[in-house]
Amino acid sequence: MRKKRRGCDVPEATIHRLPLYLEKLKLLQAIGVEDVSSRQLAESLDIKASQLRHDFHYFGGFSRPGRPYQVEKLVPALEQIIGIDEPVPTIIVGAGHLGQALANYQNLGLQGFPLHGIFDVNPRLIGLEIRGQAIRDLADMPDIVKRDHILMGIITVPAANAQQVADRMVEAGIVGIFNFAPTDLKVPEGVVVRNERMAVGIMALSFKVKCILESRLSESPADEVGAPGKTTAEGEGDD
Amino acid sequence: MRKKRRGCDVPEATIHRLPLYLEKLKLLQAIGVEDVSSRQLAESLDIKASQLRHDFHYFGGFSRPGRPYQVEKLVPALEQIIGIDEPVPTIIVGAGHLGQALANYQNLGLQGFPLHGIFDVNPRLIGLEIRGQAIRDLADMPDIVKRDHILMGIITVPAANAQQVADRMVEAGIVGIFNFAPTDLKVPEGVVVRNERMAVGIMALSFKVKCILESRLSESPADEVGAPGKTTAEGEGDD
DNA sequence: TAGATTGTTAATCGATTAACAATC
DNA sequence: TAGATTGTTAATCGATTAACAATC
Repeated sequence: MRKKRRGCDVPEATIHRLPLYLEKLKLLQAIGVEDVSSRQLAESLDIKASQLRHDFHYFGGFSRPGRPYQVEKLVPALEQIIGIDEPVPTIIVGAGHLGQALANYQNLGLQGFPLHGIFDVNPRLIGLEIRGQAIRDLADMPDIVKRDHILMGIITVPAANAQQVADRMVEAGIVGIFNFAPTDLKVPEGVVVRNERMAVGIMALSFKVKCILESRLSESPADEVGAPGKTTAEGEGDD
Repeated sequence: MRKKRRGCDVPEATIHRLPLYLEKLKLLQAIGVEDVSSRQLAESLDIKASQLRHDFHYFGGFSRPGRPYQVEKLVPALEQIIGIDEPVPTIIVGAGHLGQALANYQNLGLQGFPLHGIFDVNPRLIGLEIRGQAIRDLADMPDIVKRDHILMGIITVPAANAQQVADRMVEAGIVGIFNFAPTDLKVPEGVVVRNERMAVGIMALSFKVKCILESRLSESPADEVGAPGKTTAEGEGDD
């Protein structure tokens, strides 16, 4: 099982780099840069130029051999590939602290995902306004999803309710679910779920912190507490 | 460059699975399961048993050949490996909507990362209480970090201020930074940053949604809008 | 032209999976 | 014992990197 490649035959790792390319290119665009070579762009993202060209090669035809990429052409090309050349209306289910935080995060809209509704079942929350949008009863969600042809939903309810919400979203016609609840969701084929597990992130970080502390101890056993070494080398980022 | 392996010589992919193993094991523990085989545990996580054993093999000695894993032993072993056998005190800098949402997310504390302070520079926020903790002036952060030997910091400030906050955290002695600001941080060697880029997540999702829609069109060109296919197969999860 | 660049294929590297001896 | 299990190494698979012809 799990043989057939999902989604357009592009590896997962490449998909995750597309938004980073787009972001950097938009930054260049904003400061008026017209041309950029694979080497320049790759360097600014701390990856190899050949990897960038290899990634682009899945889609092909961004430039011609010999000529660098034109920022003005690459930005819309990537937007189209990612699927945000047209705004992608999005809803949030779960108007607790996290849901409200996301609803307030205007960047989502600017990035191409305008909020078309935030829903909850809690009567105390329903009616409350966030950035000019009233929190609505979850019961109204399906109608709005169908009316506005909404494909994207964000789940920010407690883990115990997440599956039920996902079922209702799928039933209404949503195809992509961004799940912040710390639980796995079962969805039918033809629906994509992306889990945003905060606990995984902070634990992975914790593991690395532990490793750093251990290596510090072994390198300089008589280290002073409170004097953090004042090293000044290059950073150590993650995805 | 970038040759020497980071963090205890364990591949990134394995590190990210450790929290998932732990989570599932805690669930088993809660319902009173005593023994679990690699096959059972792997199946519930939708991975191969050999991968799980391979992962465990980096640390070694969780069981003996022929005997399944004992949940009661594996849980603390993994907690120790991840570095959360002792609570890891954590601070949040940035008490906006997201910062407040994280501060309210009690799971963080339950997972081993008790909140030892939430800070901001906005005088309107300073003093406001969240779960019994007052938002403090960012200026007080270094003292508290040093006093409580805090190693972990979460950044939820706007992108423009994130680097400055990171610098101050590092200066104070923080070693692991969980960065929610959509910008790259430069930190000295011996400090780990993990970027939580929401935009990347939702755009990767968008790409896949676009792929699904395209494949739907090519498979059934005369598809009705509003009739979402009613497929009922197995889900299609991501990490 | 010479130097720089892309698109594209081949080589390398690392991660996943399979296989199996040792053990219960 | 027979069947099931782990730890561990080898085989496979996929992703990254290098190389280079074609082009400007």
